[in-house]
Amino acid sequence: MEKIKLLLADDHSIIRDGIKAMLKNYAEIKVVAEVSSGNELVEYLNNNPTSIDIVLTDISMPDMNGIEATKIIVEKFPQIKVLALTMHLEDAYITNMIKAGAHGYILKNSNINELILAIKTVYNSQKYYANEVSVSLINNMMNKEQLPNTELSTREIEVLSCIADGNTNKEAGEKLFISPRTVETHRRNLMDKLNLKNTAEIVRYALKNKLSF
Amino acid sequence: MEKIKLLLADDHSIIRDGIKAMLKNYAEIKVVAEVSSGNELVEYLNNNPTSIDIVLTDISMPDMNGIEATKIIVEKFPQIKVLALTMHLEDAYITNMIKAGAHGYILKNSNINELILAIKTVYNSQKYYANEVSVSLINNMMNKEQLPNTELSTREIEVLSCIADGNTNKEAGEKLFISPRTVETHRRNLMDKLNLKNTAEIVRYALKNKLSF
DNA sequence: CAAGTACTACGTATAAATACGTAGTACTTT
DNA sequence: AAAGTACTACGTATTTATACGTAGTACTTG
Repeated sequence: MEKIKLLLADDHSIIRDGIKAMLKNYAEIKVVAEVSSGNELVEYLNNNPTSIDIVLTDISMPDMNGIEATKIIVEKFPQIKVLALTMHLEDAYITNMIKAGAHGYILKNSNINELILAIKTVYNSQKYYANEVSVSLINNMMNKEQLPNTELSTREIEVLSCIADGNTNKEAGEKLFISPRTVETHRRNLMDKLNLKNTAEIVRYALKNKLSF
Repeated sequence: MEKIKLLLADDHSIIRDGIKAMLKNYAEIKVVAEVSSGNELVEYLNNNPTSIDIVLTDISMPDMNGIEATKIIVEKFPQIKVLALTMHLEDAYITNMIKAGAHGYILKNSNINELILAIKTVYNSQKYYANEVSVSLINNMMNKEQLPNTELSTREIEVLSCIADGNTNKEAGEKLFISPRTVETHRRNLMDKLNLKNTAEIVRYALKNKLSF
């Protein structure tokens, strides 16, 4: 079996050493290079474009961060998989890294088993996200009615998000199993309560308050 | 150590038997009851409210599906954790199950290790989502209206953001010093280009692509 | 039991958005 | 010179949204 060729990108050598030590006993995976900044990372790949299967990279790095580097790698070396390894659990980091095209996202407190699993999963062209990462994103995504929307009734919130999802009154009525006239009534009431003057403002309110996505 | 008390809810006995067989060798987990419909599930818990730690439930079931049952369980028995075990990977199922309050979501092709991990994770009041589930949700989340807006002309972008700011065609025309009819034309053209079907979708597009705030 | 609230729904009317077609002017590109 | 594109604008028709009023039912609360 062919070995999986790994490149480590992290500005702390102790972390790179730790990962190498963890992977030492796994014959299927070989660390063939290491760099300590985004520029170094891209430069290495430019000079050795076919030597790497997977880039295991931090997000915070000098001169070019992991997100920017990932965009470049995904664009110029589409066969290389990028696996983010970071301590950042903030949604903005995760979201931007995934949007940049990363194939996986794991945390620095991962154990060796999860690291191996993540590497093998992305090597097989599948996505891998650590459970903490998924939970964090999904929590944020589902965060709907947790925010202070006490002024609106349950039904009004349902109508609000249905409208914000792009439904007409008629469609919203079908989805909520009520008459479109009732949807109109709820809509008018919630617009009065929230001081919104048209559909556009309804959608803005819903998105800003995470009542729709 | 206290055993984890499990209830199986699935309308196919062969699946319940399979799970029991898988769990037989794990002393920490004990299947204390099994039911084959949503109504049975809720009824069992009403009669034995403190006997169960975790409900492992399918989604498709006779007389009351797993989503409705989950809502009731979360409401009436908040100490019980609900772990969805299903073959459905469609976003609507996953989203609704999570919204209903499920603590975890795994698939019927999970192996015994993932089943055990999921059970232990939710038992510790944490969330667990199978990697396939997370990938599916996150893909969907990231792919929504993520198109490049290079196809729009400068004027169309101006009209787009003006509409998204909450202006009517007439108001937008006043702000851009053009006829409301011209606004209509731009609006229709950009809707065609971006495949948007109404004001709500225009606003969503603008906010997601940071063409309005 | 009276009052309040949420949810439901309709009547009537006007305003706005959406659909589809047409077309002139200015500017750039071939 | 011809073709293309962006911007402008209108005609006509239909659908949807917004405004305001009314009202029954179910449920909760004082």
